[in-house]
Amino acid sequence: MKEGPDIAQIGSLIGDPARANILTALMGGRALTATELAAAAGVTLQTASAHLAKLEAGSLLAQRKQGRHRYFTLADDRVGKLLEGIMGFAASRGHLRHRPGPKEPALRKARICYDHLAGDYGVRMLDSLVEAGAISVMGEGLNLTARGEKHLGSIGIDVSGLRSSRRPLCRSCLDWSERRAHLAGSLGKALLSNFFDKGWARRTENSRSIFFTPEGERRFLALFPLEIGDGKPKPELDEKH
Amino acid sequence: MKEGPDIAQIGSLIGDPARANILTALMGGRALTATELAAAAGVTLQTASAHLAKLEAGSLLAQRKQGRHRYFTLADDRVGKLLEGIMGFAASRGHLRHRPGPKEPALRKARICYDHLAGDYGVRMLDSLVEAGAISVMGEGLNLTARGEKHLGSIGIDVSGLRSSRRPLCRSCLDWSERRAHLAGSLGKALLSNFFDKGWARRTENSRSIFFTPEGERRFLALFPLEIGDGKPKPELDEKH
DNA sequence: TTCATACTTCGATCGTAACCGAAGCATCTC
DNA sequence: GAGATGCTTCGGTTACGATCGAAGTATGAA
Repeated sequence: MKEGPDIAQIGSLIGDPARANILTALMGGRALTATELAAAAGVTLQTASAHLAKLEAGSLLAQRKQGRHRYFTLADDRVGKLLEGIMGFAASRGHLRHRPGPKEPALRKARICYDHLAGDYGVRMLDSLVEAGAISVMGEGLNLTARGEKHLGSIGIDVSGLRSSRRPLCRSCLDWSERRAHLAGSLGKALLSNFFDKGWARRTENSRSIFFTPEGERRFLALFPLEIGDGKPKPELDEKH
Repeated sequence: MKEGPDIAQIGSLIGDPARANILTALMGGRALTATELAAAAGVTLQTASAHLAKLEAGSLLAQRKQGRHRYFTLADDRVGKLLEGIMGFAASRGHLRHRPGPKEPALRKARICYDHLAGDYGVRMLDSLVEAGAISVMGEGLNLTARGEKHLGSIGIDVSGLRSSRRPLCRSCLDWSERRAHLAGSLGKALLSNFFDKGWARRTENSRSIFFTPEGERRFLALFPLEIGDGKPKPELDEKH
């Protein structure tokens, strides 16, 4: 026995509620201080400090000192991907948090998933891009078509610049609320940044939910139309796999 | 706070060493009894029984009574995929088990990854199929070409039958030992079964490693040749993503 | 220098869960 | 039926780790 990688170690890192809260908070994509994370986790600063040290030792987190602050982020996007995967799995088993809370609807509508758009709007965006022939679905993989590259260029996305990154351009990410795929990867990130830059949407303070302005919402829906009202189109990478 | 799915619950399920051992043992794909799993985990039967109950309550495991035995398996292939993902992540962080042990080389050469071939041989097989134009790589997705379907048909794989399954035909799975992709999905499963059926290889008793007969090894290597000795070809879905 | 803020380290407490021995239940064999 | 095997339940012990108060360190501001 004792074969293979030590999954127990990283399991136990994620398995503590306080640490899980910290990681979930950092899935929001911004760097947060120890104090902020302590509040997010619902523990005192000392306790959070101990948790943060463990998470860093386990290389799930990276920290950056800035003056007397210590900003923590997820170590890299692989951590984000791992957490996405676990969240998707947990949601598929119905392991949701017990109290849905008032923020739940906003989260389901639009939220940040590490660095890209998720929730109802994220799913809609991918569906629309697929319908428009901008992205082709191939098994589990997504690919930007020439047509899509041109289309996104007209919105202001520099695709060739993104290609030079080591991250893949398109990735599908399973949405825990919608249980369907949305667009991740550097393109997913670029699109969300684009919305922020244009002032269509902004982050909310203490939540992963994303707030769209009325104008931004109108524009977003116009830019990513759907053929049928909400007829659950193609890429269902979730149920079957 | 308290947003989203409860990742702490499944983290803590995986986070206990005994349970992690049980899950790892079940990644071997066969159904195992409580007694066997207790031995694999290195705990007594009573303790294992408690762990198994928890894992089943968390819907990671399924059990099937057969006479006075209770056979446990992973609940479905989503669990396998989840564990694969965590293993790949853990390996990428260097969180390997401390004592490499004597079985390690065999594991690295060829092992079963839930239901398909992994390790050096698994990576070679995919590389070879890609080189031969049987499988095309597209971002993170893999796709079987018409040529590949024909080729595999000649080996005795009924591709059209596999297509009817709800599982995707091709999936790439990150190898924790090689840190490169190998072939998963229903096709990966079918290929491994094919090797077993032909008597090229067989499972080993208490390990996930796969033993190739000399004849089987020869045939396997001939069937999946590589251009350059081991020049680390295309699909590196691991580092960048 | 002095004070405040941000965070870490130390030390002690406490709760939970992993663990095993023993007993109990179920199923098969003879 | 009697006995063996496979597994679960119960009860008690133990150990680990999460927690926080208090004290210590580092950085910035006044």
